[in-house]
Amino acid sequence: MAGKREQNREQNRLALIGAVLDSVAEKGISETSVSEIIQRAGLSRGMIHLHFGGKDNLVQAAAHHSSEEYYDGLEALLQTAGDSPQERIEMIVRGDLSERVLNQRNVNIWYAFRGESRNRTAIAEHSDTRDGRLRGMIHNAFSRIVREAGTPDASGAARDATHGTLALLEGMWTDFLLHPDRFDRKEAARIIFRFLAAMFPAHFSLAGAIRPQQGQGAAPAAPAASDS
Amino acid sequence: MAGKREQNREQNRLALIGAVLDSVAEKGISETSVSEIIQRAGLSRGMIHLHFGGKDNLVQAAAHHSSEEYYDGLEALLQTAGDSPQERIEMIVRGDLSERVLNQRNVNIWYAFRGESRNRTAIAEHSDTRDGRLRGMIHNAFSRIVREAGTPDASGAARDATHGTLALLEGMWTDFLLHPDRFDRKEAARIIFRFLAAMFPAHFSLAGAIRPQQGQGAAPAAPAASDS
DNA sequence: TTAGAAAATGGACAATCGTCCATCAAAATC
DNA sequence: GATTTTGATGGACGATTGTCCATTTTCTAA
Repeated sequence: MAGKREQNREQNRLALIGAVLDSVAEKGISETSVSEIIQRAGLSRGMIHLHFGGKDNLVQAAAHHSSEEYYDGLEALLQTAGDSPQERIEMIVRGDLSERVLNQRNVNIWYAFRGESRNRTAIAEHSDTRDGRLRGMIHNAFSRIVREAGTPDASGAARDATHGTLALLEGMWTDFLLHPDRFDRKEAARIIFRFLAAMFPAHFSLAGAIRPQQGQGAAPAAPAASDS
Repeated sequence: MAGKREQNREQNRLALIGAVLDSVAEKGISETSVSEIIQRAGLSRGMIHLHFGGKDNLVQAAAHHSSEEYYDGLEALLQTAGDSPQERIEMIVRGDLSERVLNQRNVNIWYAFRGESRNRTAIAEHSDTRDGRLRGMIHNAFSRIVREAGTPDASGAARDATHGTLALLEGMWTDFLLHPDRFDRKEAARIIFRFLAAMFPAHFSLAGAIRPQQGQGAAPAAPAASDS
């Protein structure tokens, strides 16, 4: 077992990272000073230098941690999904729009880091990483759909669907950032599935319900109030 | 005539705003200090307090200026477009993705301010304003399209199309922010028009060309290399 | 129980931040 | 040309920034 010593050490490391994320979410990056961080963490001034070698490294570690958390959550969600590509995509979309992932805190953190990513190279990388992994997951699913459907321009269609879905999700996050009060998760999901249903009518319907083996295009406009 | 006095005054005001935007685009908000600003503007330290009463007000004015510039550009573009709603929407989409609007500098500025908008109330407002005006323009056009087409759920379709188009544009901007090198304007436009063609096959085609009075769905995949 | 090692503390430190004002320069008015 | 008015200057100022280290505290191993 890890000694009490190392255990405390790790605990303090995480306390610092958590303090940074809390501060960034509440006050923004520009007001996240060393004083603010150590006050939130309830630790002494020297801890930052001791554990991370400097504030910049700590902020970078916090960005990385936040990114991992986001992605791990999405992956966990994916494992509860079925094997069909439709199910996987629907799970990603709904997961990315769920309250657990898309909430005030995460959005604030995400956009704060994005805004600074121009300079801090390391922070930009964490955005890239997330982006890359997520893109891969979605693209895999669409590739399977396209292959099954025998679409003419297969690779192009899968790429466009991936690109479009990601762009729509990004746009919805921005929407949430700017209008957290009037944001409507169901509406956001509906619009994305409208896009997917238009591209793959045999696999998605407007209501967002999966239609595994049928080929109809039209669907009732009334959404079933089944999820949060 | 404005006296030489007032003329210089205004010129210096703009120089300060320009210096802020340059610095934000190049170095980011956190490195945009008073010293940095006055050095870029080639003016003296006291000017910021004299003209704006403080750094925060200057930054806010710069954000406002940038927003106005963006929007005026888009409006000017719109006036060169025809009256048909399809033309107006296509103009907005292509304009928003054009090099004049969507470029490294503007993206950096835009996302830097977004990242800090959580705290600086005034900066958040400028995002809201832009968003509101743009949304209104797009929604008007889609409302007309929906009315002409006699779509069943008219208001819902127009709202969804507006929301989806805006979200896609936002997503494309994010894409550009994260991957300025491999970003492809034509691909971005194609995906958005794919979405629009799916929703309104009588008004938009996949290639992005407007089809004013026809009702066909399929279109050649080869895009005409006509715009930047 | 003691000696050693490692972690944590908190203040000193130089550097930089944004604000403000006494002073100066120049345009406008008489 | 003399005087008033106003924009512009740049350094002084206190506050705050992040870094770092001498010291203390705490856990571990002998």
